Amino acid sequence: MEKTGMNNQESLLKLENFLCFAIYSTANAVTRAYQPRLAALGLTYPQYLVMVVLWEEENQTVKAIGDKLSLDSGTLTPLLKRLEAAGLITRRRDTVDERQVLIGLTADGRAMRAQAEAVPIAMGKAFGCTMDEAKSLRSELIAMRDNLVESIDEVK
Amino acid sequence: MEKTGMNNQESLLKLENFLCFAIYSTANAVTRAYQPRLAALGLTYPQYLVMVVLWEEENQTVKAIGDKLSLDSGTLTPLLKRLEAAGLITRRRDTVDERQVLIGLTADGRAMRAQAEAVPIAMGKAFGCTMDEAKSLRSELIAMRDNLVESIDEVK
DNA sequence: CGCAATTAAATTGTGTGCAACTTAATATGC
DNA sequence: GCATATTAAGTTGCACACAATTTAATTGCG
Repeated sequence: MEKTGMNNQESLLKLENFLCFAIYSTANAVTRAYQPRLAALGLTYPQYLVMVVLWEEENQTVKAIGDKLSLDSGTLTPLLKRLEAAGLITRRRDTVDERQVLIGLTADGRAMRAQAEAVPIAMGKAFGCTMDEAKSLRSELIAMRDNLVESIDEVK
Repeated sequence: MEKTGMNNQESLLKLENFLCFAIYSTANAVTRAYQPRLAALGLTYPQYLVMVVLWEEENQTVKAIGDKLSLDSGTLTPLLKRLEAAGLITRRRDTVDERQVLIGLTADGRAMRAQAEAVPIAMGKAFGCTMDEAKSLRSELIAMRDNLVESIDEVK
């Protein structure tokens, strides 16, 4: 006689076996952990990432920022408007290619960088792992992310 | 003469060195990758997680579901109302402790489990890693998540 | 017992993410 | 050269996340 097939021990449908859930819940925890450390700067975590991208290189297009962060204009446009309203960035149309909007830093935005240096240091302790562990985990995650992104194109 | 201190090569403020960003962007990719595979079920990724929790055990409180998924009532209440509107779950006050709301499955919600079995199989391929890699990555992430959660309490 | 503290959900408000679509500008092929 | 395709931002609508607050019920403690 066959078993029902339901509630069998080896089921793939168990939350504790889900790699996806480990990623999902860790990402939520990352955002929550950054929040009190970013409060002094008045930034949200995604806003902080945009600022990091701009501290590396000023005057990038929305598209370029989106490629680096894997975010589209639907997410970035309102976020950038908030950073502009906060007086941290500038937005101006590219005169050569008027489809593009160039994002620059204000003096305040540039000055914030010094304060922001403390954030990764504080967060490094919070993660509670060695530099080497962080490095290998990062590269494993990125490889997996690229696999996932590739698989999306295949399904569609 | 001292250098400006800006743009130095060893800066901790570089996106490509961020473990947090690897987690963040992988989590976003996870949600996007699940979406086409969950479309047949009419579920979002967080809704799917709630259904997984309920397939493991029916009649759990909102609190119990929230503990398992690290989500609060602010997220769960509207999500559960949508699952109820979709005819997949039931919501009723606990008669013993009227503060609590017990979440159960409807026949449709229970029946969906069989279809859902295909999802982890399809996603396993999308992740593109071995079972062992997935296991070790999962435990590393969960350890890190717990470290992060602990650190939040310390900061506050 | 009686009342302050705690707990569970729900509510409110803000800020993402992202699909789908629109608008405007540039690139491309014939 | 010019119609068509492509591209970049922006817009709209929906569904999370989560902080902060509210409401109602239960616990705990003197």
